[in-house]
Amino acid sequence: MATLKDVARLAGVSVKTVSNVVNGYSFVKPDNRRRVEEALAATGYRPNLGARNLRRGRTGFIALVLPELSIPYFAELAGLVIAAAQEHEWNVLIEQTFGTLAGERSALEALGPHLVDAAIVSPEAVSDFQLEVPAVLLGEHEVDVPISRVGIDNVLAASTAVRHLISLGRRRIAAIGAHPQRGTAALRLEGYRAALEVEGLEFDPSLVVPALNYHRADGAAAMNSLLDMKNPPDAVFCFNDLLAVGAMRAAAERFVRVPQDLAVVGFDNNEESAYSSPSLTSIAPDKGAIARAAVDLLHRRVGVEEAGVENVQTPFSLQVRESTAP
Amino acid sequence: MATLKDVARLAGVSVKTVSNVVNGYSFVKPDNRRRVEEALAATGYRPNLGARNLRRGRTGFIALVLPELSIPYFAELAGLVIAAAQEHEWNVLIEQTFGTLAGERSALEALGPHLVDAAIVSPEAVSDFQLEVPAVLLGEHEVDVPISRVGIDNVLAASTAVRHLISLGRRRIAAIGAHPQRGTAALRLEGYRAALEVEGLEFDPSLVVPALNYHRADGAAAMNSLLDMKNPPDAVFCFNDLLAVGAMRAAAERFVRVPQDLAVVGFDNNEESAYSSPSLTSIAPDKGAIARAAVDLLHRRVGVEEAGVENVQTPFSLQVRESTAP
DNA sequence: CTGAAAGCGCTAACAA
DNA sequence: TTGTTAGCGCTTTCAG
Repeated sequence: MATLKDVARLAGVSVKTVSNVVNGYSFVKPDNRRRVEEALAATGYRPNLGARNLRRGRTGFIALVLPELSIPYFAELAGLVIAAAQEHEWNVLIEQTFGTLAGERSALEALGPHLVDAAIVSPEAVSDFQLEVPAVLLGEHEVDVPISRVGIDNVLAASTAVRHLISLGRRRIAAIGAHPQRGTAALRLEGYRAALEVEGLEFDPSLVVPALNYHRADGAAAMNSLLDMKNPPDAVFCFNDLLAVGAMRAAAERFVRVPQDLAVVGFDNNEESAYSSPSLTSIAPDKGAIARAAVDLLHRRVGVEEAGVENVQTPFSLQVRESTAP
Repeated sequence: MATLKDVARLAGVSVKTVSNVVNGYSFVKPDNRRRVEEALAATGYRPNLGARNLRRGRTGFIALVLPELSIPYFAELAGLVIAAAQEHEWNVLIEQTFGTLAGERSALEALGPHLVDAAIVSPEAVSDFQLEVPAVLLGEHEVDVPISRVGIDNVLAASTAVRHLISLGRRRIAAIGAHPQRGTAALRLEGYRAALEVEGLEFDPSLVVPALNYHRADGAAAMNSLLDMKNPPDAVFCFNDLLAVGAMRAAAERFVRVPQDLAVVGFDNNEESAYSSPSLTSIAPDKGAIARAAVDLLHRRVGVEEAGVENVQTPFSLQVRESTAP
């Protein structure tokens, strides 16, 4: 591996000149520039990022802390974050927490200014933590730290979903995904209640089903408990698409027809939701906008003293599909 | 951020002693050790990985080069690679190529010994490339370079899938996913033909449908073309689950019943495949084994002169579900 | 067992 | 404009 010094020797100039050429700095005598460029090509020189960053006091990495890549929402988001980070010459380091307190703590603790320049965190359990680098939170999980956030208006999104169900003439609308610790769940539940209220429907606590996790199996279990009721719902709002897919699966196994007997709305608009049978109506956050907003915010913050808290709200839409066909 | 020197000053010893303690080296006088540990705790010292790696000549990262995180197979695999890498104190850097030649070239070119210690690559287009770090290929894409691989026996897996369909009494079995450039596709097609041959069925080229990409939309398009035939198939083997999901969706839209009218087998066993309606029978590679084998192989290779090519074959199974119910 | 000091490859004062 | 040089924080001979 050729170093700057090797190139300098070959070109017959000093390292500084080579460094200037490599970094596109100032004015270099054309003749020297040519010779340096030749030497660069001849040696196949490539800068040692570690050394450069050590010197510059930056690392060239940002961390993306998320529950699990096997959750489609996070996988899609991660792909977009990687793409957005590339614009700022950042590489992305993904840490999985599996949504547990221990997992989040250890992932967060591993992060320091010598490992990453900044971090994007999507917490589900931790409530207090410190990060020595600029960070931005995704989602609405409550934490005791003042910190910037990027996300959609969860209350509005949830109420949009539920009002859509009501507009279809549904009257017994269940909610799957309540969770005592998750801020996001609280907001979606709030939106659910707000929609019922606006439309003059009564809130029935027995129609709100908690979910410890937001995986497909949890959605199926919740749906089964709803279908066991003497008076089951005619619609269900699931707090994410995975729960919705599980719910639809459970319904199918019990010969409950979607959407005729039961309308279903999800949240996240996973790519798979357009291809399920029936396809799934879902709240579609603009994931690209989230990824870009988060990365850009960090890029603005890095190297700046003044912390300051910013809240960026990104757009969403309701994707209407077969699971709520009239 | 406290440095080794700060800790040494506080403890009243030299950096060497602190370094020894931090790295668990040799014997340190108990008294010194205690004082160093106190100083370590008091300053909250955390080693600067960049500096350490610069000195050690390693980076602490491995690259995972894959088409796209939004493809469930790669997302699941990435999660497992990250977990496996953690065992060796490696952080994982994910590069997306989108399966294009340009994307693969630029991702591969960005990789150097100062960025990563090794690389796991899942190529789809590139045929010749050089990497200055130990690397292992996932999948069966043909390249002109001698390089280690980890994966399942694609021919056997494909023929297992097709023989399963034949054992159900199906006789007109289509294949979706042929691709002129992809080695993996060639092997799966070979397995398909082998199964037909073993079972004494005739090979009908009109039942083999190519797919430029392996996304859900491609599967739907391919299925539509098959269903347009005067004599459509009674079963289809899709080269991945995404194609299968698309194919099932297209079938449903045309009121073709799965599995009664059409049995479907996929490949990859994505998590979503257990929850589709009907659920999807699929070849299930042991993704955890693939991830572990790849990471372990690299760990053995790194720092070793002699390259040597290893081929690791990981196990797979056939997950039988509703899409091929008798 | 521990200290001093060199140096990994690079950037940025400071001189020239 | 370009060269010289001092470190970034760490590990590692080499003495002691």
